[in-house]
Amino acid sequence: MSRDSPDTRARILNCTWNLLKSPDKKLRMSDIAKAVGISRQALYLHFPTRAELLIATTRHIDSVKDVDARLAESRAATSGRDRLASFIHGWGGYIPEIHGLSVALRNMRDGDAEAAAAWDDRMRAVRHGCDAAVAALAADKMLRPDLNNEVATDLLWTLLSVENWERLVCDCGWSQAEYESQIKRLAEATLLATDQ
Amino acid sequence: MSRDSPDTRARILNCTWNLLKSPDKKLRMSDIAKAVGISRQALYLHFPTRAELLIATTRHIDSVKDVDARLAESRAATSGRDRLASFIHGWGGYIPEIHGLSVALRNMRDGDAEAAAAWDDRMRAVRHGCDAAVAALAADKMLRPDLNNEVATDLLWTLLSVENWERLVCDCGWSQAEYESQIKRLAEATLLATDQ
DNA sequence: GCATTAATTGACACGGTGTAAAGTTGACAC
DNA sequence: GTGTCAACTTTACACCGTGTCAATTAATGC
Repeated sequence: MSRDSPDTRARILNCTWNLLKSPDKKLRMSDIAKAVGISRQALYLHFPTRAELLIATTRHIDSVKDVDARLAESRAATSGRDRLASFIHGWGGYIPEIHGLSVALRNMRDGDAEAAAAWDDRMRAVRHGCDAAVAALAADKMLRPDLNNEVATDLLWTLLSVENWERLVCDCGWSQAEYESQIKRLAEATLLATDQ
Repeated sequence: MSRDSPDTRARILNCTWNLLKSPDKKLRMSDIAKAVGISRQALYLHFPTRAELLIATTRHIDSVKDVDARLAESRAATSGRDRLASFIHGWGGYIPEIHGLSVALRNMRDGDAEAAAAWDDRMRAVRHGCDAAVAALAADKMLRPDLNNEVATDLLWTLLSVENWERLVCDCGWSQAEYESQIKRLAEATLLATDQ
């Protein structure tokens, strides 16, 4: 499709992504249009609403940054403990990429149910990753005996929230490496049986 | 001041609080006015902006629910460990009260710098509480040796965020008791030296 | 030459915040 | 009584950002 066409759609997605990664506070449709070099109305020729544009941008980032590859790495781990560490590294390292988007989508939760649902959906995918990591721990008999899989997944999912990353990295000024190592330690202290 | 006047200001604050505690999604000035039984414009006779009304509501809740008393309880604890537990219980039990407000203020972060600053200010107060609890642990030589006070405070503050409470209680369906006990366990596993 | 497609311009409706002005009501003073 | 002050009302409007619509232009393919 779109042989020689400049593929405006892709340009829009890339510009949106760029604008989102510089923490520029608010991002209006007109800001995006200006950055792309088209009229605000032309945006609506490609995306029906602002929410859909943002959601499409998340999918675009996913495909460019290849989340699946990151996930695959953690699935390849042999022990449950390695898998947990690998998952934390994979997802934790992905958060900075989608942080701007996370903020934008969260800010329109109230007022756009569709945007909220889309974001929740993505977070549910993360939760599935947490669930798999917890299951791997349980299979290795490494899960604390007083935690069932559900509760353990809830805890890991909470620990790995974008919001916690924002607090530690953006608000507290931690480096990404500090974030990952502390969260890993915290997750292990939280989930692993104490007999090591 | 306002001798026999029906103290509309207080009624506004109470109604706002009520509307906010029922998780009714969006809350417009007209909704509040209707609930109070006055015109939307009368709201502006008492509060210059929506942001200021919400901020005044937080202060109002603080004074009604007497946060200081809760804090005092944790300050009275003898050991650092007790102080930590008491602080978690005090603040964690307060979160449900201010949860609605938290959502409302967060949703206007982007677009109203004043509202954002006001909320950050309140969260910094919580951080001071975390700092004090961490200092008490350090005084008792109970703090993990590989954590300095700053990092430990960052971690505790993050753990005790309203967002984490929302995830576990609202999204995952935990009871308040489950939340408090798990967070307490997590905080101890995170901060306490391993020699018990 | 003609149709299609992408983009343009300009106008407008809607919802929510905030402002402004003129009118109502009731309590108090004296 | 008359006057005045304050709280509140009604009506109207400006501003902003989203989303819609219609008419137009420019480039491409056949």
